Amino acid sequence: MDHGLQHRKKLAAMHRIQSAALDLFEEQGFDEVAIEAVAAAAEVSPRTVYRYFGSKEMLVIWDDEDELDPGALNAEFGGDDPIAALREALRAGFAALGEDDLLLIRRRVTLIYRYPAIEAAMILHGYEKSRAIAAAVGGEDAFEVQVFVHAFVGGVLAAMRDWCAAGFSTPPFELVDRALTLLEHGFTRKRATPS
Amino acid sequence: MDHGLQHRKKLAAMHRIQSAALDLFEEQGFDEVAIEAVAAAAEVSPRTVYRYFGSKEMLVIWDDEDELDPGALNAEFGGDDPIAALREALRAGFAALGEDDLLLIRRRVTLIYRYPAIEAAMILHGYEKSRAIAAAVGGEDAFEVQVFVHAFVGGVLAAMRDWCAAGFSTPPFELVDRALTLLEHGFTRKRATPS
DNA sequence: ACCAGTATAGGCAGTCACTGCCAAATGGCA
DNA sequence: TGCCATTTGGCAGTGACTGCCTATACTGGT
Repeated sequence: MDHGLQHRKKLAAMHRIQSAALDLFEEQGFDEVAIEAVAAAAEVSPRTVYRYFGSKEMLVIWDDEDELDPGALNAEFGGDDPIAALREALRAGFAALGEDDLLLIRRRVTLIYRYPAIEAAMILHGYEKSRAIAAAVGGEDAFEVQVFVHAFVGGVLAAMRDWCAAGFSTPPFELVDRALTLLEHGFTRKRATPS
Repeated sequence: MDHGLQHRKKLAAMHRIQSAALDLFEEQGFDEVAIEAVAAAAEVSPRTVYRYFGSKEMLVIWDDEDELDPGALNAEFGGDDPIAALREALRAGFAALGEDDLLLIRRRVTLIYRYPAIEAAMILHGYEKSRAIAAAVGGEDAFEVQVFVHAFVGGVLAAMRDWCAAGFSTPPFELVDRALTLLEHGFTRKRATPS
């Protein structure tokens, strides 16, 4: 959006702050680290940390890549098969991640599932974003769309939890894809065709 | 579980505290009411409020009916068609609610969706309970079960949100049932058969 | 009814997340 | 370089939440 010098400095500071925060949280635990310590480690004032992130949990949750744009969303998911579009968007999104990005995400996910307070904030964040997507896409059948996006967020959360619990051994897109397929086809057939 | 005098007094106090809290939150707003005010209105000490409820959000979320018992759950949902069992349990649960219970639930739901902080705590609570259920039921196909319960919580949340947004005009079981049916049969067919 | 022993409530003091408010500094621009 | 808009930092305050200790109320046996 904005590419002025101020904005770039702000983003750099946010990355520095987040990095310092993750280091400290991993070392000493989320509850044991005060914002003041994070601010000191990142060489900014505590007040600035709050201005940038708004809450302690956001230090872990924040991701600079997920700014969304309702117009583009409607173009992307407004077609005949929005689930296929969603799957494709997810595949592209995961494929675009470099090794560094993935490493950072793993650190964040680990912390998110270690501390329920962070998880709660994360879930709410996910729901708010998906409701925005649903509002941009959904027309008549609002109820179905709402149920789907909430269920999808739940599914992604379950997939992420599984990914983390299994030591990040499975490629993450594969898990999300399996979850999405379950939502797509329903949960009935599962019992009829055991492995 | 325990039916001693202490336990009954504690439950009575919890109901009194929750009732006072809902009154105050509705009148003045969740953020504007301090725990101290709730404690004063319910004639207990603030320390006791924390001991009973653990957090301010729990004053709204808490429901005395949802104590769960892993053994019974396994017996109930361990059969061939756990989704049908779940639907039947939901139907029975909603049918068992009296007019008073329903009124209380409406007040709580209204507050939950008015204040994101409460919603976040509620969602997390729902996930934790459903993971407990899933652990009690699920065997081999843990991933599918986990995805289902998370999606189901999301679906119920969407249904509750819809219920609240529509002024509680639809019977709640009907909405939950529709959400469950969507999960059961999948979201593909929706686009193929417009209303 | 009484008297241990035990569980529970209340009070106190402290920590820390988070928020306005105002002054200082810093980038944007003529 | 000098002016203006935005941003940062410090300060003080509020309130959620937590140990710790004492007082009180319940419980089970006599």
